[in-house]
Parts: sequence; C-alpha cells; structure tokens
Amino acid sequence: MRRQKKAQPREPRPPTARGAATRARIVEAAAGLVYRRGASATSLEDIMEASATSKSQLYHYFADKDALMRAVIELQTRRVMGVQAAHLDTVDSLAGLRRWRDAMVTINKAARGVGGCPLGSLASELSDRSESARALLAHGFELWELQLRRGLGAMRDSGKLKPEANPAELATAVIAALQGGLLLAQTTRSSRPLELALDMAIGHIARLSG
Amino acid sequence: MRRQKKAQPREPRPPTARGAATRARIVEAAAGLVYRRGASATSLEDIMEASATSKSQLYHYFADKDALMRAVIELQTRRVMGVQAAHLDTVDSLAGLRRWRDAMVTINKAARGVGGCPLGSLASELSDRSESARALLAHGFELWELQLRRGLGAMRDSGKLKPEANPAELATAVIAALQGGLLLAQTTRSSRPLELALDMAIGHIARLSG
DNA sequence: TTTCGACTGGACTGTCAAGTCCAGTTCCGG
DNA sequence: CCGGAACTGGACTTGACAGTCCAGTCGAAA
Repeated sequence: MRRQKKAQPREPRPPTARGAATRARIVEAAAGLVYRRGASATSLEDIMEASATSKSQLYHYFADKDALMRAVIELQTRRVMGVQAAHLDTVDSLAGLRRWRDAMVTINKAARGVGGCPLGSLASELSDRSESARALLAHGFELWELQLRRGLGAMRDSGKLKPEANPAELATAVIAALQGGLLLAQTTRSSRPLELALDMAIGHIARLSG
Repeated sequence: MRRQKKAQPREPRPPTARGAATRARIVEAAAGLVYRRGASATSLEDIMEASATSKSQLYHYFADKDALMRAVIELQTRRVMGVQAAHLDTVDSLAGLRRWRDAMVTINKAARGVGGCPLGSLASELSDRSESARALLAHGFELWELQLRRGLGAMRDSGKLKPEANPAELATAVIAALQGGLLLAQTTRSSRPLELALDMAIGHIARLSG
C-alpha cells in the first residue's frame, strides 16, 4: 500500500497479445468481485482464482493492489459510460429522459438493489482513502455529467428547455438524485426510492421546459 | 466473523455504571474511527487505542466486531437524528426547508466533503455485506424519513402544500437528493453538487406549494 | 469482611493478506 | 534456430488482524 519510492514509473505497457489478454482478464475479474464485495473485501487471492492467474502475473501487470484498483475504476468508468451512452444519446426530449429513467429502474430491479452504481459504491469506499482513486472517480463522474449535459444542452438549443436552464447544473443534480436513489434502494432493498428520486429530477427539468 | 453457534444470546446488559461508561467509550471511539476510515478499515486495535481499553473489554461488551459495528450504527443513527431534529423541527415552511438546506451545506463545507453522511457511508459499505447491518441502516433512514415527513405533513395540513402532495414520497426523494449530493461532494471535494441537489429537491417541493 | 460476579490486562493462537523472489517457460525478432 | 525479453508458477516472508484464554482486580451486597 506504500510504494511510490521506485524511480521507474512501473505499470509496464503489455507488448504482446497474450499479455494484454491476461491483463484484461485480471482487471475484468477484479471488477466483478469488487463490484459485488467492495475493494477492501476483495483479496488478491480471490482475483487470482477468478481470473485463473498467479501472484506473479498480478504483480507483473500492476505495481500493487492500489494500481489494480485504479485499473478497475477505469474499466468501470468505461462500462458505465457505455451503458449510459446507450440510453442517453437518444435523450433529446423529456420523453427520452423518461425512457432513460425507466431503463435505470429496470436495471436496478434486475439487480434487486444489490451493488448499486459501480462508480458510486467505489466512490463512497475510496474517496477518503486514496487520493488517486478519488481523482479518477471524480473524472468518471465528470465524463458522465458531460454526456448528460450534451443532451440537455441540445434540448435547450432546440427550444425544449427555457434559455435560463443550466444544463451543467441540471446534469449534476440528476446524477446526484440517481446516486442517492440507488443508495436508498440498496439499503431498503426496494427500487421505490430510486423511482421517486428520478421522478423528482425529471420533474425539475420539466419545470424548465419551454 | 462467524459465531452464532453459542446458545446464549450474548451482548450482556452492563449492570454497573463503570461498565456502562466503558461500553459507551468503546462505541464512541469506534464510531469516530469508522466515520473517518470505514468499518473494514478500522481494526479492533485502533479502537482499543482510541478508547484506552483492552481486547478483553471489547469482547466483554460485544460478541464480535459485527456486534460492535451494529452498536456504532445505532449510535450514529441517534446522532444523526439529533442533528436533524435540531434543524428539522422548525421545518414547517419553505423558508424553514431552506434554512435546513443551508445548515446541511454549512456542515458539509466545514468537513470539506470528507466523510459524507455517517449513515450513508455505512449504508454503502455494509448493505451488501451484513444483513443485520442493512436492516439497522434501513431503519435509521426510515426514522429520518418519518421526521421529515412530519414537517411536510404539517405543511400540507396548514395549506402550505397542495393536498395531492405526498409527504412520505417527498421525504424519501429529499433524503435521496441529500445522499447523492453528499456522495458527489465527497468525490469532487466541492459542496456544489450538494447545493444543486438540495435546491432541486426544494424546488420540487416548492412546485407543490399551495 | 467475605464473597461473587462484573470487570480488566495482556499474552497467545490461527488465519489470511500483501508483497517478494527466483527458477522456469514461452514467445518473437533477427 | 537462438538469445533475450515477456511471461508464468508457486513457495516464501512478513505483518496484521480477529478472536481466545486465564489470571487476576475491583466493588457492592449480604
């Protein structure tokens, strides 16, 4: 947990296809375990078993567990962005936003609340414990907000939102509602809080529709 | 982490004043550490040091670490309820809600985002890992919601909210916004997301004012 | 003042985790 | 086909942590 001393930057580029595949296998297995159990509750041995690799492979591709967790954050950020993009790039109207809301609720119901948001749960666990992880997660949320902001900006430009609507601020509030809703859903084992939070957020935007 | 076998229920009542004081000292020290570092990152040795107690004292008052964490959740629930009560019992109008909002933001700014909500961070960490902890936390949120609901119900009854406003649902949405805002504030190290989330929630309620 | 149970100190155990090391194998360019 | 780098297996070290145990001390009630 305390490296940083070595002069060379580590985290070597994987030059061969086999190496890249092994590295990817490790990160994917780690992401799955971390999503279900959290970062500190996931041991390297768990990851070794799930990815069919050995200690030396882990340490060949990652300087330490922290570095591996950073790679997990990056993978989850990409995944979340992918899922969000699939539902958000059609968001150019209130109806589109409601479709997005329904998709989020459906996903949550399928998971029965367990796990929550891959970024949100990592953010809660790591933000105060690793500055590099915190920065990475903040960046992930920023990308997400940007994506949402684009849709809201398009709505404003096409006259669907009043000119005084602030897409960036709206996007932040919407993501906050989603995260809070997911947290309560996870705790109460019910999707209802998520539905209420997202409906509130959409109502807030609807109030600004032009 | 796996007891439950012993027939006797354990968790003995502390009959003497000295015992009660020791027990309270342990739980308070544990709560402080857990708030700052999370449950799994807080070791019993840390708690022993912070509370000036020994292993045998910990195990005299608590069956295992899980039981101690449950006591921590209960203490934090009481504390949060106390803080919330101090700001919420005057909430019988939109102006009162806005004062509450300002108080939450001020608290968050003072902590510079670190820690988040004592219940929220525990909920995120423990909900999927301990069913008893999850239930306790859900109960805490329920109490909180009830408290907020009371104020909103009073507003509705006094005609400050439209009759169709649903205090219970509004309360849940407000708490979700607060939790999500706190999470983003913790990650971005800025109180702005919290402000935006709470403003959205209050705007949502304002829209229902009669 | 005796006695018993509440309470305390701290050594000890077993387990598990991160991280190290090195001997070996595989792969690829020349 | 050969030399070196990329890659892999797994034993080993070190330390931390939860939980156990027992020999005590303290305090209040009889």
